[in-house]
Amino acid sequence: MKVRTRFAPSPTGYMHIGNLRTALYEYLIAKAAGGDFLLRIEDTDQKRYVEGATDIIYNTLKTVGMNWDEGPDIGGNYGPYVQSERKPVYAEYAHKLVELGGAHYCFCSKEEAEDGKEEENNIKFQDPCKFLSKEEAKARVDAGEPFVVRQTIHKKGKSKYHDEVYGDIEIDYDELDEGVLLKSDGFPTYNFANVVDDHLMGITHVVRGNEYVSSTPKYNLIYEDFGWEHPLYVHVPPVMKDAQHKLSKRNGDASFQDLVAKGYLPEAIINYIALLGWNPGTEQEIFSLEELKQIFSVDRLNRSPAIFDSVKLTWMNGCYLRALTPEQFHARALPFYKDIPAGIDLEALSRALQPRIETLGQIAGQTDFIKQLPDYSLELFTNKKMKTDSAVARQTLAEARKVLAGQQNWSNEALFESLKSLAETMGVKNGQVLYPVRIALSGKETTPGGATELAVLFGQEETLRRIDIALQKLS
RNA sequence: GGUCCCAUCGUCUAAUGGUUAGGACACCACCCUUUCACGGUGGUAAUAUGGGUUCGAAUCCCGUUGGGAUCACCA
Repeated sequence: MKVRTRFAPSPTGYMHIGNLRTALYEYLIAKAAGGDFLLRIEDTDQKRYVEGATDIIYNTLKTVGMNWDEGPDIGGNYGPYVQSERKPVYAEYAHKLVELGGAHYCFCSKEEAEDGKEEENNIKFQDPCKFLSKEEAKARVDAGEPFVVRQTIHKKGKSKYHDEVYGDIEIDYDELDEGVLLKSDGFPTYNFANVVDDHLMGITHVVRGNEYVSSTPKYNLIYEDFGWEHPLYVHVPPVMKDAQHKLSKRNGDASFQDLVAKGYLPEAIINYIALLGWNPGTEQEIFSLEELKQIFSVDRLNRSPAIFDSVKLTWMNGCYLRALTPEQFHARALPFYKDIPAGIDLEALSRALQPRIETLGQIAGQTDFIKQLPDYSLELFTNKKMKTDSAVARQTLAEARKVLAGQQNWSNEALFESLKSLAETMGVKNGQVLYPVRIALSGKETTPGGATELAVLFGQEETLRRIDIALQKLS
């Protein structure tokens, strides 16, 4: 049978990292088996619907290259793929389930249901409507009385199912509550829509967060009552912010689009989250989506939660940045160049930046000295390893200024040769000339490139101007 | 609280009864070097805890502790 998985987000806003990872696993499970990956929008809660949220979902999936085979925008043989458009389907199946004995009509108000349970004594809501005769219930429904369809847990003893990650799960039927399947507004709850849609759409592997492990027996009961076969379950542990808290947008944690805005590459993000809770069994860590499709398997999925480590993501992003060709890097960097004065060779700047940054967002901090020389302290001229201090700098900078003023060939190599021979004639170390020049040009301790690279970037005029400023400060 | 689940370096993880408990990030040191990086080499660092089973346990079993999930007309 062809493997079919689905990503079924509800359009409530941002694409969370945990969500994206679930989608990735769903995608990989399908693609590793040559199967289909579908997209279904679960918008049965009208109160939570956020305008534009579906576009974020589409865009994110497209950006990372997780293309779906069926979905709201491209259709398919099992549509519609938006739950709000499937309302009649759920109603039909809900009534059918009542007839089959797997559910019953309930006329209690929300408040009555709330009052009916006692949390301290762990007493669940006992629905009086459950004992109504079928005829009476039907009559009240037909009379137009508001109702919900509530699941009937009609079994006793232990329910068992197998999870691909957690193994065999056993839960007593008594623990299961008789949840609402069809709301009074006619929309289904997740508990029902999910089962109906997954069955109707031929989903073979249900992949979702492990918060569903204990409610899965309820869904299985629905499958059973309909006489359907239930899918394979792949419950995955959550992605955590720290040991106690899940990663969530509500806590201000970064979403996918936040990370992209900070200068993380989509392919690096995907690579990183693939490894949060899954490993290939080898020591390889860098994987393209294509490679993941080849080697992904559910049996290497982990059972315990994984803490999202942005430091490691940053490192991995740096790996991706360095693996780019200079042209590719430049193209990616371009949107992050803000406040760079005209006349600066951006391609040269990109070449200098590529090995030095781990996220494109670091560009701003690396290049801020270009537009304006910061007001730096003379202490910067002191560097033990380079054997320089303000006194050395005053001498070498004065001589360097003369050399640079007369310099014809303003290329990196020529400049380096000139300054190197200056150091020789002065009888000082290379660094004693070059280090002060670099400080004079940047006013910063760390810069994207050495003295001559910065000089090339600035050109002769600006280089001399900045050295003059330094000499003035030093005098 | 009931039920379910989880537990290896700070973090992500490998080791499915026999390893000096391996790798990666981070950190530290050294090398390279016109800064800072990149790169290279090396180092610090873990089986939560108590009992079993076994010739032998990170691995199997039980208890303890710690953590998470769930108990919505949200998904």
